[in-house]
Amino acid sequence: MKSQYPDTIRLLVDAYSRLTPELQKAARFMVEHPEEIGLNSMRTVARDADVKPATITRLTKALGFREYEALREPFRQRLRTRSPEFAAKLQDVQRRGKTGSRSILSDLRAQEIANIEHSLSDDNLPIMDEAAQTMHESRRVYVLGLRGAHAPAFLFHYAYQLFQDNSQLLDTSAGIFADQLRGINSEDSLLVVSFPPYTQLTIDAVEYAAEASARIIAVTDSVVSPAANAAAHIIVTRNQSPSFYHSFTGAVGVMQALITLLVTKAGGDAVKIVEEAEKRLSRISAYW
Amino acid sequence: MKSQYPDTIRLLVDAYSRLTPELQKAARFMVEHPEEIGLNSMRTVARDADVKPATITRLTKALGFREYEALREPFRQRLRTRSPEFAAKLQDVQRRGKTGSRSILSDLRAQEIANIEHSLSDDNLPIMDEAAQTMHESRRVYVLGLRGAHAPAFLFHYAYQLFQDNSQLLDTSAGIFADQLRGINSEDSLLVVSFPPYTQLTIDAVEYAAEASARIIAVTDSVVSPAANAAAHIIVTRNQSPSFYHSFTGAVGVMQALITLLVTKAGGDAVKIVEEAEKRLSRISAYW
DNA sequence: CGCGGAATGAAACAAATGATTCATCTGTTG
DNA sequence: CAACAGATGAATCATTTGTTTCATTCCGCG
Repeated sequence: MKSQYPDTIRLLVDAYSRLTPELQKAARFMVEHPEEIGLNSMRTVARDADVKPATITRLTKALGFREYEALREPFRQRLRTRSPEFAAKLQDVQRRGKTGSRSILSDLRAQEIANIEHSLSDDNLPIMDEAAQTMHESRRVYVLGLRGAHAPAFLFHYAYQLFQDNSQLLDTSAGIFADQLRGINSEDSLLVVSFPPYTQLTIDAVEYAAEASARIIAVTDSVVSPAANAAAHIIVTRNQSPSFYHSFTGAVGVMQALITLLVTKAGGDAVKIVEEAEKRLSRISAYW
Repeated sequence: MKSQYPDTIRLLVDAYSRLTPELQKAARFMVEHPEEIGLNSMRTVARDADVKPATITRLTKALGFREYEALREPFRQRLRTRSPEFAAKLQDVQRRGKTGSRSILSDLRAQEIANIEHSLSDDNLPIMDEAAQTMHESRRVYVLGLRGAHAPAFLFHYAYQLFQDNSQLLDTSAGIFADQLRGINSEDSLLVVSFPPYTQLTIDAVEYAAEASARIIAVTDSVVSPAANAAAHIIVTRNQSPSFYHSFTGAVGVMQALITLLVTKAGGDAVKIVEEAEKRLSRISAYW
């Protein structure tokens, strides 16, 4: 008995674009909450995914399974084969839940830790490494992140520009957005950061870059995100938050991981270059 | 909502000797196959344990649970929450064997988690709460972060501006930096993010704000940082990184914590305001 | 031997599950 | 606008689930 969980996920992702909206909603929930599929009944899954039970049945048929149980089995198998060891670190953190704002904050801390753990997960490590390799081989690295995603995008660009001079941060100021991408071609790569609600401008830019055959690295919330549509490398980051706005901590962590990898690939000199650059850029405070 | 899987196992083990033979068989199976409890139906468990369904029901009652579902829940919860922790542990093992980029990345992950834990530590929680209160009571909130610190500063400003309109992000573009602070006074607060090497411009701005009696919230690396000199609230974030550049993950986490607190203080309407704002700001992609 | 009480198993039940059917809705095409 | 096909949802069905009830078995003691 071989574990076909990855195949099932791939099936879900590959079929995604051919599915109807309701089926997509169900498929997306499955990709994003794989544990719940193994743990709960079909009706419960349907309820949590905000979908009718019949939709789940239709999805199983649409994917080519004979019955729901066949679709569910890989998810269940995956949960079975995990390490029997139990570590309660996360729950310990959660357990400290106090009252009022302290409770919210400790909740937030637990979620941020989980965000980092998932964003820098084992699954993502090789993807990030390949993505870094792609960027390393690129003539030019375009960086795109609008609205909230500007923060991680900027951070990447700033750190990158300290040791390489072939990056360009796309911004919307002065309406020159489209012009900035004009020269992009297959030798270039585009690092795009995008989260729901996806900005139309971002999606348009990604499609433009894809048509120009540029390599796309997408940092986003799901493999079926529109920003990941034509991406060569999809880095999925968890972004849960107890607050109204999703967290960018995971995305920032990914950016810093990419920078770290790129510095390594750039060679040992890069570190010295960087140190010099930062010192040159600022007068160190007299305090230090 | 606390998860008591260890307690449940202990309960099973402790009660074991007092149970009747059939109940023991069931209890033993549960202890030895905890995953199956969370994954399968009661009847399936009974079949696998070679026991009648009624025996399982009797066991749940014998252990003091009201219904089977109550006994099953801890087992299920465990399968849900264990995955990230397990991933980290597995990676630690792998780290010793592998070389190169994977080792660096797992290093980075461990450090980022530590950064979050320290930045959102119990010591910092009350400070952040007070800082949020100060900002909440301010007429105007100035936000300052230059170079790398621009990322967390921008993130704060962007999220804040979604539900409040009294913030100003200080930037250096077009040489109008000094002008932007001109009107600051004792009713205002300045949220400043700064890390070594401290930018002189940042320190100057903080001193200017301090002379104007503005309340200063400093997010920085040390209580003796020049940026914290005149600060009313000092939020120390850890920023370690295996790379050349220090991490901003902790600072981003603090920013998001402050936003969370400020939304709470702003009242329940804020959430709706935000949702509307985001929708207005962007056309949702046709994909969704 | 047989009686009593507990342990066990078989049967029965309502509630739920997964699947199917059919009616309605939606959006497209001519 | 009409007409059609596909997508969706409501209703329904047989099956499975967790639980309870009741009959049977087991075993120690007189």
